[in-house]
Amino acid sequence: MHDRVDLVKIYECLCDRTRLRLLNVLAQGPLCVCHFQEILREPQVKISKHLGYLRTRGLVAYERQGNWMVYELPAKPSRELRANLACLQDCARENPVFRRDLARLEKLTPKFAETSPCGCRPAAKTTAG
Amino acid sequence: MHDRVDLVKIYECLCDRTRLRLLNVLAQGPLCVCHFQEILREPQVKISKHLGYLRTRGLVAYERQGNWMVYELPAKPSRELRANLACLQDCARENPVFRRDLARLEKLTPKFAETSPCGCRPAAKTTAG
DNA sequence: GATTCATATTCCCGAATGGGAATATGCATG
DNA sequence: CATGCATATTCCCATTCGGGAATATGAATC
Repeated sequence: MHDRVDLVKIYECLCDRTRLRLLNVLAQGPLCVCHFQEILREPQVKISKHLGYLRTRGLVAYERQGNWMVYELPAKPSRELRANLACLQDCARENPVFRRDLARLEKLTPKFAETSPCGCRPAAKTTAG
Repeated sequence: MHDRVDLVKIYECLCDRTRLRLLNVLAQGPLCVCHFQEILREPQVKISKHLGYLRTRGLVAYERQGNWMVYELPAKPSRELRANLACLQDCARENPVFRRDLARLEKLTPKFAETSPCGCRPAAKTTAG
């Protein structure tokens, strides 16, 4: 089925600051690359590479929507992954960097709803009135 | 106080199989290097180096007892460390490698009590009758 | 103070990592 | 099919990593 992700692989994915930030933001819902760029304020290569890293190790799923690549957490994460993502969530709650990212996400969500036809944010359900 | 260990550092410590095994065993109580060697069945350099890695990053404490170096989990771990060690414990419960290590620990504990004067296992309280 | 035991450190190696510049891919639209 | 946009990949580089052989340290004991 969904490839077995063992513990060490999970921790390898978690031991980079950028990847932690990506996962933290992803916990709020699917998002596409350009939005990550805006939220983390990191260059495209960096975002894309780290998402690739997570992708090849099964920590994120992705789906193409036209030009956009929409990333999301796996639908059926392993027990280990679920536990560790929950733990990360817990730890991130008090961390200024993670909180800032989430604040930016919140702030940018309406803008994303307008500019991106990919519907990668739930709020993007506005039928472009 | 106890140096601030940030999340990434913790995950860097957790992303190696040997170090995970060390921490898993350590969760049962303090232990010295030679015992780790027997339990993990890995060469001395490997054990010592990985313990050093954990030590310099504040994930384990240690105390010299004669010739023996007794390692243990930090007395006052940070919130993040506590959360992640708990998560590791949870994940390790179903993992054959970790279980095997704990089984060996259990089995070897009486022997340790005889052979090591370092008292690094609680069971070593035998007053050498 | 020489020896022994437990442990740590130093070299050396091949492999992986993270980062950025440049380039390639793939979809959409004119 | 040329162009533009969003994203991925390829090189290249400096750094770190994990492993093992050999050596060093430091405490205990003779």
